[in-house]
Amino acid sequence: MSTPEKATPSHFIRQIIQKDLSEGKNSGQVATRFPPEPNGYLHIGHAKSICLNFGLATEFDGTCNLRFDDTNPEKESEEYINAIKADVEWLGFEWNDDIRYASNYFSKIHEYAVQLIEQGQAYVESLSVDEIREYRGTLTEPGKDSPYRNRSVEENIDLFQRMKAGEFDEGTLVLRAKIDMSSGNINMRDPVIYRIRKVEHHQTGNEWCIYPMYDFTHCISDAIEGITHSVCTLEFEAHRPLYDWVLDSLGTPSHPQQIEFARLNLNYTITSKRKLKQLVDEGVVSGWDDPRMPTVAGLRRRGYSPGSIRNFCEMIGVTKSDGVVDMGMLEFSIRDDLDKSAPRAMCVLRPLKVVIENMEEGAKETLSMSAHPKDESMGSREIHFTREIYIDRDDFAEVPPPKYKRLIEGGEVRLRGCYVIKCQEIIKDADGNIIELRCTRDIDTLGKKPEGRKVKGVVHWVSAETCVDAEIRMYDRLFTAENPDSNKDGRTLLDVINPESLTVFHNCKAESGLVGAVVGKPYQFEREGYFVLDSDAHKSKNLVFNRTVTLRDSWTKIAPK
RNA sequence: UGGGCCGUCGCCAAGCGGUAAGGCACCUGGUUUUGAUCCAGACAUGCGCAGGUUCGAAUCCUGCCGGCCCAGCCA
Repeated sequence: MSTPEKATPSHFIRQIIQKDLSEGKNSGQVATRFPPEPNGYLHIGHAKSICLNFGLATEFDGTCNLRFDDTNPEKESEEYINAIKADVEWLGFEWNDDIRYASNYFSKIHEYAVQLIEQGQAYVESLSVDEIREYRGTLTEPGKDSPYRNRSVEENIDLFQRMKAGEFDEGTLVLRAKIDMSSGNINMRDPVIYRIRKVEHHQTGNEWCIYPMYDFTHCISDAIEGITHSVCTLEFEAHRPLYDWVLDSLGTPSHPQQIEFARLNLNYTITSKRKLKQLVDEGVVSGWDDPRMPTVAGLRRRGYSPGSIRNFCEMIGVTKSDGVVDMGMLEFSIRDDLDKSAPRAMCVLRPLKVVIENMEEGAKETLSMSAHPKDESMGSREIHFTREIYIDRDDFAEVPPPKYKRLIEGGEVRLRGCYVIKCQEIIKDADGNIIELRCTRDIDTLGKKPEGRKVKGVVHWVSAETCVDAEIRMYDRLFTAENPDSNKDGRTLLDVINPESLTVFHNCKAESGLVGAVVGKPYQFEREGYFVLDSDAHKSKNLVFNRTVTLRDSWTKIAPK
């Protein structure tokens, strides 16, 4: 089963599971879960967690549940639930049985709360929010007991029952676990486990007006589902003692093991649902699926493949050390995938007309080009060569910089998949702008090298007669700062938005075969990058492509400015 | 200054007492009708620092230093 030479080193969570399995824990079962709160769209950081949890389940022949952690109804919605489901499926994962909701367990969780009260381990608090905070103490000073901490079990049961019945206003009472107000771990200083919220819940409607808090809900939900390994991010590490306290106190039939790993940080972007939502709400981007967003929906629209994201998540590893992954790794991953999978096509972004003088007016040659230079199974396509064609303005220079190997006056260049042409004359308008090139073709260079000379440059081109118009959206990083999140110098997120994160090219000329482009199917536009038809392209008469990522480019690095 | 966690190449990351994997980036060559891909090579005498244990330490011990998380009726 294992490949000795190339075995990818195991990360620490895999090692824990392997050890558990070898010791016969959990009856040899592995059950994980991915537990998003439906209060926003999933982002690349969630993708890491999804790949980890579902991947572990697959690897160890176990199961992974998709469970919505929906205990805070005022921030959650059905829209987010649907988006999250779609994203998980698109990434290529299948959840075990039906989707779960923490809200499915509200009755059971409530019973457990009553049990805790009966055991004298929970009490109804009458202190105000501010008072609770004061009593909690600080990082360095212990807290002090609430005057209500020793209410009788009977009184607590009565009060909690009346909270549930809606007799009290929001904010007046809460249920607290009775643990230790002097604990060095602030999470153990009698944490609130139930609060009153008189709002409708997207799943349970108006059935409840009290809702359990995360710390009380999550561990119980895990236990109910028989989760064996409850994998979460580092910020929950200090909550683990509480997770264990709740389950131990309740004596739940199963007691999952919480394991924390470092969440993903990517430079030049943010992975915070709250801040992503801010960009959407303030109109900085067009929506959660704006191709500049690091959301799964945004990446999908941008042209990223599920496989490239999965591969990226494999590449970055799983550890407990906080790091910042270079965006270049994500870009490598998508280029690596698309180089193999994307058929090639030609599209001229900044058209410059070229007239082939030694070709007859109205003549049209049909040429066949392979869809992929190395993969013949991808077949071929037809392109047309006509007297008038377009090349990119950047592929001609009146005054060429050193090392330039594209077209210059009196020079030759290879038209990709076509003839070698020579530039005979530059035509300019009254203002001195180059508007046309007059060239001649060498008829003896189709599919063969020219005689007695070397032609170094190859440029892409398109027939002016048969090409189709296209709009191309060129995306760049959304932020100019490596760490947009850091508020140093009073700088905010909005201060570091990249003004050039979206540049639209309106007059692009694409080879005719591209009219058949469909949403989600990637292309490599030769010498430019990878592109995909935008999902709202149908709103436009022309083709609309998003640039997923550029090709690796060693020219702009050495090109003089 | 309380509690928890983390420091191995520019970035990610193996390593689990026997003498520093791999990937990304960068650099050098080669192939190439994409300045792409591909191929070959180069890239930490060193593992936050300082001591100690040991024949032997990135791995064990001690002490420092640096970073992250926790004081929501958010998750």
